[in-house]
Amino acid sequence: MLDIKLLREQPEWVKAQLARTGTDGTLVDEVLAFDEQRRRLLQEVESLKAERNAASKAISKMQDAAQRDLRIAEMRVVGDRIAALDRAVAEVEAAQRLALLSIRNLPHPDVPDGASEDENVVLMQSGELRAFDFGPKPHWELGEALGWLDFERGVKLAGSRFYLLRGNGARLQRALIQWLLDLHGQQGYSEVYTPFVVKEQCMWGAGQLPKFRDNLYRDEDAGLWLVPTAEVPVTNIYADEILDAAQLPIYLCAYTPCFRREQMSAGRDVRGIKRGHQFDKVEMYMFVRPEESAAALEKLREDAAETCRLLGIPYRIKALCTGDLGAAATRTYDLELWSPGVQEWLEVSSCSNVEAYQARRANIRYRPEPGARPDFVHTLNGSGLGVPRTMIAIMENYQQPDGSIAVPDVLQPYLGGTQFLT
RNA sequence: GGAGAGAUGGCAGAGUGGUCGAAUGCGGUCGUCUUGAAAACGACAGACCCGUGAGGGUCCGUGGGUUCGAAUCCCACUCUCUCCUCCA
Repeated sequence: MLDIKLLREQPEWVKAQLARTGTDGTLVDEVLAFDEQRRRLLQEVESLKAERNAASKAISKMQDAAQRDLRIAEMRVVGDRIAALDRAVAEVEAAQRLALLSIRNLPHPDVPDGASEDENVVLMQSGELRAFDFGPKPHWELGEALGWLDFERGVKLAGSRFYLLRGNGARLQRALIQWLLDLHGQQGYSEVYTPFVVKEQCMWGAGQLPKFRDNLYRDEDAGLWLVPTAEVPVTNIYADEILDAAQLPIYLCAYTPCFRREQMSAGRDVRGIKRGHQFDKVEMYMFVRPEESAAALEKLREDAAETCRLLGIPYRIKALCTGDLGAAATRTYDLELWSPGVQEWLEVSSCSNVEAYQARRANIRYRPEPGARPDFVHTLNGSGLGVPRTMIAIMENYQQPDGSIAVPDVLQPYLGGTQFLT
């Protein structure tokens, strides 16, 4: 959510920033129209309330019964008027808030302008692409041959885009998750285990609603929503709280499964495990003082890059352009692992500084100094890493001519020292 | 799932229609005293909204109702605790 004061004071500038992302400024005008209406109503109703408060006080002290009854009759009319105005204010406020919640975040000035993902900027690439003396296979062929991936049974259980991981495939994934969590612990992130379902309020707080309603699973009876990313529960941990400045920064990491309906990507990435309705992810998350968030994003990116480096897989880092930036982000780096089987760079991490966008929605504040007014924190999130795509990259980069998979050095201790998995 | 109790400021806790944004204690900040600290004493101190300002308004779990006026009365809901029941 943007600061309403920013919209009031610099509406044209805000619209210009939105235009950089290909968003028109209609909602800005809508918010401001509601804002004007709301303030007009507020001034009227509040002066009536002031009158009522004064009159109530006076009535309690009146001795003359006739005079008192007269005044009470007068105030009955005022009370009705107040009730009607209060309802009108609530309606306008709700409409204004919905419009404000629907406006995306503004891009950071340094974000490269561009219309689509084609104009993202590759900042660096690291690691040698492996030279194969045989034709590298895609992971679905490797996985089915090894008995690790069972697509048919997954579909039988839950429908398309679901699969089973079996045997050493399941063990490799478990090892990967545990290694990622341990590594992030060393990098300074404290591990947190969260609910995998959340209240609707949390979806608004993290910015999933109203925009991504169609992409979310929910249990209507229970009023609970399945998390599409750990970012959702973690963001809301400190919702409606005022943190001590001394507590900041807070670095957290969390493993969760992620559930996404993928209604918008029908027909895309249907082979293999690149895009499922359920996938695992380890997430890094930061709550920081506003002045620290720019540097925090660099740390986040470096920490994600370290995981790629330690896995020994070629990776590259992209700066997303304005046209590809997520709705909540001011600035995002994507990390991609090279996968020789499918011959593509796989997005395994997205590191974003959302500044106060989520903090304002979820009402997460901190007190800069003792006794000072609270202010919103900045939050950042980054995958570390998306698990299935990392699995793809491991399988395809470490595949052997006989179809077995070499285990990256860092994962061997998590698999009893095993060097090759079959 | 059943029965009962409860939800008030950072914490504990009083308050059953107007004098309550709210006693008191602890904690907090500042000051006095002190070489320094502690103790003692004194003062200050919530969040949000409207207003250039003076000032005004809202907030006692949430939502609704009664009333000229609600922390206080009524209704619904949510959550917490205790006991019973059941189950990883």
